Amino acid sequence: MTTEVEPTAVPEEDLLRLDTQICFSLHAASRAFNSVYRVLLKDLGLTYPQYLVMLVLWEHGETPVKELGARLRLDSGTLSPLLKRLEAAGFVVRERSSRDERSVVVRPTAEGAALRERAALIPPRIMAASGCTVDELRDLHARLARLTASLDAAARQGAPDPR
Amino acid sequence: MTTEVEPTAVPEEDLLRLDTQICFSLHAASRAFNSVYRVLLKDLGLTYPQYLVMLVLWEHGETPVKELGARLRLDSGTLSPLLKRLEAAGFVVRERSSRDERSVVVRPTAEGAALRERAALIPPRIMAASGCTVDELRDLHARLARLTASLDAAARQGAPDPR
DNA sequence: CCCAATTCAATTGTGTGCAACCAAATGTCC
DNA sequence: GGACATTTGGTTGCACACAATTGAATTGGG
Repeated sequence: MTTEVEPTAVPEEDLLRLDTQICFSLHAASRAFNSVYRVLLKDLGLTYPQYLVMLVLWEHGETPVKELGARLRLDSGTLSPLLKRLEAAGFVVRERSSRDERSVVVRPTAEGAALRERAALIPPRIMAASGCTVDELRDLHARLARLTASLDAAARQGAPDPR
Repeated sequence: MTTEVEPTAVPEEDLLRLDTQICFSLHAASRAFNSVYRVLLKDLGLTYPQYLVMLVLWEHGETPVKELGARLRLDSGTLSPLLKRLEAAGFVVRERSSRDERSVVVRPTAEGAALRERAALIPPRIMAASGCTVDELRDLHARLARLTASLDAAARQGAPDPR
């Protein structure tokens, strides 16, 4: 039918199964992490994606929505309601930039900034829960970053999908 | 990178940053995979979680909802609407077990079973998009499985009523 | 046999994640 | 100056993911 690919000496059945398990294990690991975070972040009143936003703000200070989206790879459809919830919780404020009225700048409030100290207690627990050494995690991070870069590139190329 | 602040003992700052990047990279990789799958599965009319369900059905035939949840680590709150959509699409049928009226058995239809052949074209593309060798993926899978097991164990121990 | 605990799926509510569309502000060309 | 495309954030609709609750069916104890 379509283009014939010439993979290695691995039978297609195995490829399908291996591939399945890879993607599934990634999916599962992500949810397992999320689950552990959920418990630890509950005290702070944050979800994991909200925690990611706060990490950016703690490190860089006020940040435009555009840049938050670029750093976290999230679009406005995800960020807008998320930021509204963070603002409703009193952790951030949103203001339109005076220089460019299209841009909205997100800034941590005093309460949001204060959260940082309590959040600092979380990483050691996550490390412990992961049962990995620092080196293992560092290596895993590098692999995942490369994998994501490849997938992103493939998605950008393969997306226009001629049919 | 190269943000060496304190050459002394492993500072909490570094732990926080490393930890952040690990979890974030996992999160990002999972979404990147999902994005590639979204494009490839669009032709089949499946989402990635629906594809996971079909994989189980293709391999094991009719399966109770309970077992689907166990295999995919999803609860009824996620599976019920998902299976309803699969049924509405004509890929599966759901029937209450005659022996235990509480249990619902999910079975692929002829149309759902036929989908398997078209789905077999996907894994090679995913492999290519990942830019990884089989060995790399195998190793990654093993690491992620161990990581998930650790996280699950930690969640089960730390979750119930911390008081 | 009856009642209580348990099991199993469905439902409800909240929070992402993303595609598609929209409106306002800005930039660019004539 | 005016028509145009582009940038930027917001909104809507759909689909997970999960906690908590509900309700029906089964099981076990008396």
